[in-house]
Amino acid sequence: MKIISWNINSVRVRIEQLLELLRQEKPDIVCLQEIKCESGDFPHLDVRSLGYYAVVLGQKSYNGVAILSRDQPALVSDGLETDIGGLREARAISTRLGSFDVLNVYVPNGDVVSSDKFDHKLKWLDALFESIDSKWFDDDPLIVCGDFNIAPEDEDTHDPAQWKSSVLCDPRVRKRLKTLEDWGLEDLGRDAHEFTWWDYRNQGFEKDEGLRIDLIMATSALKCTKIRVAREFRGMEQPSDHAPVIAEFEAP
Amino acid sequence: MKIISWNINSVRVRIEQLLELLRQEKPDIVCLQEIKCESGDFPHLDVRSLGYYAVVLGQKSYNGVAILSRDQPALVSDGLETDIGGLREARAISTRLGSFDVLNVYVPNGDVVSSDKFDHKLKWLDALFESIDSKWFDDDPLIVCGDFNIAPEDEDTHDPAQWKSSVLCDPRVRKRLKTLEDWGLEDLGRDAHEFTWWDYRNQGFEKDEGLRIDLIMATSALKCTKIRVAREFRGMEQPSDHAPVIAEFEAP
DNA sequence: GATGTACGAG
DNA sequence: CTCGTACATC
Repeated sequence: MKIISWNINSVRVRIEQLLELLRQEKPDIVCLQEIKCESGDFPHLDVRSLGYYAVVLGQKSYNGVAILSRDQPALVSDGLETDIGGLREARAISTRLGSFDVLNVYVPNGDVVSSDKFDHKLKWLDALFESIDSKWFDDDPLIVCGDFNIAPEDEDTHDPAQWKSSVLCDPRVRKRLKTLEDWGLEDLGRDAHEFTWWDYRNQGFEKDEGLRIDLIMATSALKCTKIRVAREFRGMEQPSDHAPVIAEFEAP
Repeated sequence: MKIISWNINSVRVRIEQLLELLRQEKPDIVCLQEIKCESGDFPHLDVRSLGYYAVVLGQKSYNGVAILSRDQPALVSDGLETDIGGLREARAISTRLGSFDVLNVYVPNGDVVSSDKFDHKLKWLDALFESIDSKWFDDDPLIVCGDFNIAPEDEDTHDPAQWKSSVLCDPRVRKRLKTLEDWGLEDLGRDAHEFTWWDYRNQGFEKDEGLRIDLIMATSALKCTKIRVAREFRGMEQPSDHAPVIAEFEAP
């Protein structure tokens, strides 16, 4: 079973790259973040033509998440089912696919430390944990993936000193990720430390000034056999600033 | 000697198509309209890499004209050298190239008849005639080309009834074009009546609902051997709404 | 419909 | 730097 997580940064701009990813990798599941369109504008027909169903939670300008799957999905939840700090953004969606569940998240970036947006990020991560803890047991087969906007360790940045005080490396967000790990979700890319995001500015990709902030996590009921980053998608014409992360599991 | 006139509708968006045109046609001269950038933002290096010099008169958002040439050009004039109706827009540029002169124009569209913009169009055409009449004799070798925003005759529209009262077919603008012809400039495409522009809307190109508004005119000192419209550029991905017009002349 | 502007977001 | 928004021009 192959699953991909990708912050596509506008599904309408990058639909051709998405179709190429589906044709090349033939994944069973694809979790997309930042589709940046309303649910009704999702290109269902394009992905359907390659055999994929899609459950979509979109909104007008920003955010927006979707899960594509070969198997017909059962919608479990459209997000965290609650307002967080007065906002109800399209940042989480989960489905049941056969014997396991997939939760796809787009964690708020948080702008800068000690901003309202950073407070919102912390609250959102708290709500994420509460939602997971209330819906699943740690021995359930569960995959949680997406753009976490958290670099779990210093090794997940090209320059820890430069990123030290950023919202992506702040100890409070790292601690909340640790809470998910302690609960029973393993960060499957933690040892490889492969970057998944490179800033559009300053030739970030060309200089390999990247971060690992897109994660695939899973409970121990699921056995991961392989995980890698499809860097080539970051090097294409008109790329997303994120590369897809691809994990394979033993048939559950 | 081969010369091309093309309303490129943003030279930065369509730089690859321009380079393709240069490689395919190997013209001696290319007159561009609606480059839509300031002079300093013109992609000089790209055209230089294919052996072309460029004289450019640009402005911030709209308009902007340029002349590319294999031979190093002598700048004759940056436009009509005068304000017209209080405006000084980047709509005309001329150069001397060896033994003849080239004047490249982007005539105002005029919005609708009996609008301020239409008055401006008429004034601009008057100023164009005055400028030509004051600078050249009718036996000088001179090419005047560009987007005239005038369909000279009913045969130059796909549906004369539909276009009858448009600013592109108004008798007052046609009369001013006639004044240029009477002065000594021959509209070289007048007999072929090939369309050069198709609206982006309503599948204008697919239905061949076009107009001939891009003209190459020349004095009788220059002998035209061929003129055609490179329609294929209108059928490409992300096309300009205008196709290039290509004329060939006996070596002067 | 396809450009440009300016802005807010990342 | 590259998305989205909304608006103006053709």
